[in-house]
Amino acid sequence: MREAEGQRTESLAHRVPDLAALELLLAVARLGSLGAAAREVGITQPAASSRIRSMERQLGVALVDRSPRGSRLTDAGALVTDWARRVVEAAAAFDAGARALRDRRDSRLRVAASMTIAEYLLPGWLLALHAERPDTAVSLLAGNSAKVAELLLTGEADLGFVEGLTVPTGLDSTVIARDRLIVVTAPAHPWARRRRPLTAAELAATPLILRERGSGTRQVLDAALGGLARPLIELSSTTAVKASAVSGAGPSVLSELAVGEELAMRRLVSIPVEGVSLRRDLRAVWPTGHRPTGPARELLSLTRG
Amino acid sequence: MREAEGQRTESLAHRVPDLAALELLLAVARLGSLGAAAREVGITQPAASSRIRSMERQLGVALVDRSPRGSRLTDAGALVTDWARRVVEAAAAFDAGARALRDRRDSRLRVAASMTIAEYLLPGWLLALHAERPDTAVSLLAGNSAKVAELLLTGEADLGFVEGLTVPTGLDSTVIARDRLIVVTAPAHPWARRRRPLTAAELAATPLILRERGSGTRQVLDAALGGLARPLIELSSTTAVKASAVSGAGPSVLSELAVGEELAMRRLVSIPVEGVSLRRDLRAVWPTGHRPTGPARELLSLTRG
DNA sequence: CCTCCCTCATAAGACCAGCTTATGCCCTCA
DNA sequence: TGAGGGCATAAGCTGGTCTTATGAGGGAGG
Repeated sequence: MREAEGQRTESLAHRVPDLAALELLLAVARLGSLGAAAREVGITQPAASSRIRSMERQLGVALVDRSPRGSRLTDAGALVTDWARRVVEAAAAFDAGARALRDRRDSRLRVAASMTIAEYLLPGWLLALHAERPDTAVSLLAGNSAKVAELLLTGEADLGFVEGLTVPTGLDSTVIARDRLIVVTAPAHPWARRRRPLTAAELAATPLILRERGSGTRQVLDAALGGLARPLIELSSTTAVKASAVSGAGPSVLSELAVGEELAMRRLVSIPVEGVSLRRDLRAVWPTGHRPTGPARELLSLTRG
Repeated sequence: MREAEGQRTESLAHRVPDLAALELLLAVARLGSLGAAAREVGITQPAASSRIRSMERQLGVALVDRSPRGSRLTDAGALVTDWARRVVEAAAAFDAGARALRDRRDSRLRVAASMTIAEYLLPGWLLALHAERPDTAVSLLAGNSAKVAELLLTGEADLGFVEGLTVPTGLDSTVIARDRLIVVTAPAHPWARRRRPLTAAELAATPLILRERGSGTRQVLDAALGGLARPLIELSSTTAVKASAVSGAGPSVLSELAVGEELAMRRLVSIPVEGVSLRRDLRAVWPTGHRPTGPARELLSLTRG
């Protein structure tokens, strides 16, 4: 446990301006004027002025140079704005996902996806789709491969995404991306200082932090090792596995999709392995013969570039 | 222009719960109880109950299953929580960065960094450092290579990070990472459908969206092409270049650090190039002879794993 | 079997942050 | 020199969110 919460003199929310303020800051950066930014986000100029000022007070940093002919970001302001942009983008992904969960029934496009794909890839696709076809309502149903297949075959979903080794019967598919499982440990783990790649035998012999049997990730790992992965702990969500690995409980094997952030922030390090293929295909699936059309086709094309 | 703002029936902030609510949700997920989560984030149980409930109303999705012996996330709730975690992590990075900008003077560790590094890598390092040494106050000064060198040589900074081709004189350095410049276009650009890599000659012959002359990125590109990159537009910030490329104005060459998000979300696609080396080293630097010690050494070790 | 403790929900009232409207000042440009 | 765009300040309202106080449901142990 013990995850994103690192430091907390007084929770994040008290130290980070709220989304509205961050969006306002982005608008100021883009438009070069408090008043214009205010108009864009739908508030009055004094409100914008006060909001930016209180943000500067909160952060203890001057963000914009005000002048009688407009406002420009200070150097620090430019940096803060770039960091703010990332928060806003994460929020936009959150929104796109949440929207799809809500729009349940009457949507033009009903998508069924495995958890990993729904979690890591779908929000981005939805944002891209929305950018091109703003009025396409999408609904999302998440489940394992079997559930995805069922939803497609009963006509409750139009397009599916799965990450297993096999394509459920009755479905056609196309590979949209490849995923790779990687061995990770906390930076303090001895493996992090190895000079030679891990061998398959070593990996198979070492107890690992794993998802429960039956998960897509576990299947691929078991297949690659010959059905032999030893669990140190079995947990029921990718998040729990990551948290456990980050806390140093032991090595784990996870999708590279799942640990991108942790690797970038060095909360985990990737351990090279030789002699095992830990790749797996991510596939879009649909009922045999019912080639995707309309919005489904549109979404599908976005997933491949 | 026209960037992260895609859809807006009513700005993001009205559709995405605020950070306090997202943190509360993460706490509920981790602890399995509204009351316990409330205690952790420092509010009362009824406040937590009401906050979660209004979040569910706002999103139109049931997030937790309440029972007399605790609360567990629903399936949708687990997904929402994972998306929320990303927002909170971005906010944590924002906070770590902003904190360093504020702590100006009396810090134990004063870091000077080039813009690209300060923007994309430093917040992560600061979070990692904070996790290991919670009471190390860090201050950040951002500028170009020359500025970083000056700050180090005048003793106003303890450790620097630069991304140029050369190391400023008077400084020792170590390579901490490699960065690669990549050619990107909007997905709709003809290059996105090429089957063969771009040649150096083609790249040199095509007008590109670029940073202004003198920027680190531009220097590397000019050097790789033999001083010949043709500008289609010249912009003064990486952000502006990205926005322009995303909007389809033309191809651009950018650090892979800068476009990770855009590639993942398929707002941009990477075009392979052959015959040019667009790699560059990211280096930590310090005054010749003054090998980093104490907190500086600590931070340095984090940047390499 | 009853009681205690844990869970969550509801109600009523206080508080504070942020908005709007109404001004005023500064600067630039025609 | 006046018009217009830029920003700041002040006063007042509103709404969301907190707290305290209380109730109701379920499991465990005496």
